[in-house]
Amino acid sequence: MPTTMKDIARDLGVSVVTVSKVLRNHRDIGDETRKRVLDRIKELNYTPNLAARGLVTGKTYLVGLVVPDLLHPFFAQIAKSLSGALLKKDYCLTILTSDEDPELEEREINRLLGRGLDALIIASSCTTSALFKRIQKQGPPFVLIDRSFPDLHANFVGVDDEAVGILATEHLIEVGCRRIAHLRGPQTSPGIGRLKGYLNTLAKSKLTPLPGYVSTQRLVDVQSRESGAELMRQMLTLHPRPDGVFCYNDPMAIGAIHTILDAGLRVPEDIAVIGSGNLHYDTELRVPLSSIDQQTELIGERAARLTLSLLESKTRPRNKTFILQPQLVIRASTERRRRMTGAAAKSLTNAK
Amino acid sequence: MPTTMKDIARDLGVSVVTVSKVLRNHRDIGDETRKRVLDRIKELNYTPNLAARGLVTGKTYLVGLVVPDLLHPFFAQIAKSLSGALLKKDYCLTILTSDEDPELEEREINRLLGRGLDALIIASSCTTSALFKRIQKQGPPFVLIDRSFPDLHANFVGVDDEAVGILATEHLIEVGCRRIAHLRGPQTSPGIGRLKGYLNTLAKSKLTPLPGYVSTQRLVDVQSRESGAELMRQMLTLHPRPDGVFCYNDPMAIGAIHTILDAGLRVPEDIAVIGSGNLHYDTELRVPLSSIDQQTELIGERAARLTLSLLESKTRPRNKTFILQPQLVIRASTERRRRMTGAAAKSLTNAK
DNA sequence: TTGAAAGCGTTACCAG
DNA sequence: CTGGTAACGCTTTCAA
Repeated sequence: MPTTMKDIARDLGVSVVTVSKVLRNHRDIGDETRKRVLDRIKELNYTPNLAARGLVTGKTYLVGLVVPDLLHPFFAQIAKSLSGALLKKDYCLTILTSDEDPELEEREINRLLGRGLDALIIASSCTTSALFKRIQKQGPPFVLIDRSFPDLHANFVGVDDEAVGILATEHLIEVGCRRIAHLRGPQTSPGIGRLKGYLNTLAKSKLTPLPGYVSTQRLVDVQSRESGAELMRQMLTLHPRPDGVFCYNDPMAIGAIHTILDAGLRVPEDIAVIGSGNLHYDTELRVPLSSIDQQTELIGERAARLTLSLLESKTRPRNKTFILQPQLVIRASTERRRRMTGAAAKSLTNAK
Repeated sequence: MPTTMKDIARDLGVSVVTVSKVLRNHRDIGDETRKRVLDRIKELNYTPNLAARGLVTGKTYLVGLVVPDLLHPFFAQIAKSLSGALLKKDYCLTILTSDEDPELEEREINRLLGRGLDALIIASSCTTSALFKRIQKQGPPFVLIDRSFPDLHANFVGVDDEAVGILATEHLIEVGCRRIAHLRGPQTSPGIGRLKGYLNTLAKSKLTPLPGYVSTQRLVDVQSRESGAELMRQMLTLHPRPDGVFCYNDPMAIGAIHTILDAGLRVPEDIAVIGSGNLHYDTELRVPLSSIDQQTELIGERAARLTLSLLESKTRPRNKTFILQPQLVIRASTERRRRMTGAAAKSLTNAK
């Protein structure tokens, strides 16, 4: 049986309340008494029973994190930062994987809600905000990461996804691509935002994606790499085939490159490829992968800070949004000379 | 305010105890009463307050997992399986990263213990079993994964690490390597076991590692890849230099390959490289990496089953050990013709 | 500055 | 089969 406050109180001839107050740095306790209690706590290696405390205060000291896939380094990194930061303040982080499946995600979140959490952090796979509107009405405070909802005003930390699409597409244009395709992501904000950035950039450059240049797949399977490979296979059947591909994420890009090389084509000479995520192993790939960095570490940190502020504030603070700026990272998969001047390119490819 | 048993009891004109019993499938409850209670529970979407329950039963419905690095796909995969399996039984999994640092690990485990967990799952970075002996004396049941202690009888799920070393080394010999080096891992059981398998296999083939052929680094940094690159740099200064390298894990192997290629040498022609872990992206690397598969999924599953059995059994069951057999996966990094016959090789390299 | 009493939501133990 | 009572370890409130 572990030590309780009662033991300490009895030992020292003070009341349980006194011990409790010392523990929480309540100030109306005599220095003498405080010291004695503190000493005894150290001696017995006492730690308060959080279940009991929670029963009174309504807190569980448990925070939930729901991500589409813990195997993806982006989410693993965020999980790691969050768990470390929260533990310092005595909160435990429980991590669940939704497998990019909105229904599974909702079931898991409901389970967590039933358990009673102090806060929730979610990279949601849902395509609508209904679930989160419900949680806002009756549920713990939460922070969305990576994925947001246009019709939901909520705490959010993520990257500017339209900028991701713009950076990637501008870069492909810059290195001389004119027939630029996009392997798109799911119908969540990053997928939609990156597509938008792609389309807008093309439009600005007076380029038009030919039919079939935007993949029609709606949901990225958990197996992004395979889905990238498969989608690329379809792209290669097009005439003319693309000379540049912007992929929703790095695993898809890796799959795409695999297909391209298998078909006997070269990357980047025949087709340049760029992804997003800037995975730690991008440098070590068959063709080192150009990518858009999403500031993963910063997202983790900010999300942790934001969550802690929700946890510690008595009143529910107003929602905050942090949109980080992505950065272009150039590697071999797009490193090629421009092959034609702007004018030549225009005349060649703009014929719709 | 969430619904409580009291609400249900009042609504139905029964006692709280009755509701409680229905909830836990206690059998001495009339069918009629049971149905009414169940219906009302559904209606109100009632879920029991686990903190309150835990206060009485001593259970927290929380399970802890401590791993060296959540970013490593091996541990991420295990975390994912465990979290899914446990949630089904209403246990939450909280995941902590020790960064391969025994002191940090101990601090984190102590914190978890203070919080009160129902079980603990650990891939420990500790080099001694002291901490776990303490937990066995006064702590929750636990399962060690991936890393065990020779002087500790405990629940364990992992791979046969000596077999890992044997498979890798035998394979290098098989493809014609005669000067085989080893980038060793930390002083934990996998590091020690793989080294042993390596040494024994060499001995059996009457080969001897030349001085410097076993790296002296004691601890693998979290940045395994960089440490592999660095260690390989040192190996390349040796005369004669190795013609085959068995690396403790795949990230180290990736780093090693990086160094070798940078030095203008070829893999596998000049130096064959094999790792361990069989990461999902091994196929997509600059040089697709031969590796020893550690049966990650199976480890996760078994660990989950074992943990659940500890959780559900009233008495503490006796310790169980599951040692899985690793498997050789051959890819380009070791795919070369034998370059000499056994006899020729022997006469050449066995001159100590 | 201290402490007594009440109560948080649940389960264990017995009596009826 | 049902339910009253006590208890789990802690915090809150308020009186001393």
